[in-house]
Amino acid sequence: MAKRFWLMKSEPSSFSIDDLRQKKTTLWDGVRNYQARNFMTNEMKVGDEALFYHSNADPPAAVGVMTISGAAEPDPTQFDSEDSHYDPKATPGRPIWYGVRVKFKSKFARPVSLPEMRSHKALQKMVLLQKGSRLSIQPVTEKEFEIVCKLGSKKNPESKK
DNA sequence: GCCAACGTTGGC
DNA sequence: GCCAACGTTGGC
Repeated sequence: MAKRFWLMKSEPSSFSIDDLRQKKTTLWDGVRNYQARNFMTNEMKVGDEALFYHSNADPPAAVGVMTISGAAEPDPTQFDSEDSHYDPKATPGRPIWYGVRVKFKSKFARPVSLPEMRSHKALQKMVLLQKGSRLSIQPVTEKEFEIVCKLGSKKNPESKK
């Protein structure tokens, strides 16, 4: 099956691209939305690539790329009553929430901000840009993925003016 | 099954 | 800090 592309959000105040770069790999935990979970359990494959997106940041932006390195597994934070993601309805025998393992691939030379993506003609259909879209894990097309990566690899996007 | 109330996300 | 949009819960 062909490689697919994703966008995954994290608030940099809790986990940033630099944290991932340092750790190299992490379990993408804390997802508590069924649609986002289903992407991880049903659709993601090891080897897929994802844009790392900083939400609630200034500015919100795509900041790098990671690789899906491990299939979905139960998210341990759902069982931990001390954790803010604790879910009392979940048990180890019947987990509700899952996470995939991700591996750092690259950090962009510069962030590709939300307004920049919004102003880009070829990115208009990105799930991220749709009104009211809050999905923390979402598919992106290969083309969208490539465009964002290309924008992120340029040091001086404004110089072409 | 409907829908009001509530909690959360996330841009601004 | 505000608030629009969304998802979930629970009464009926």
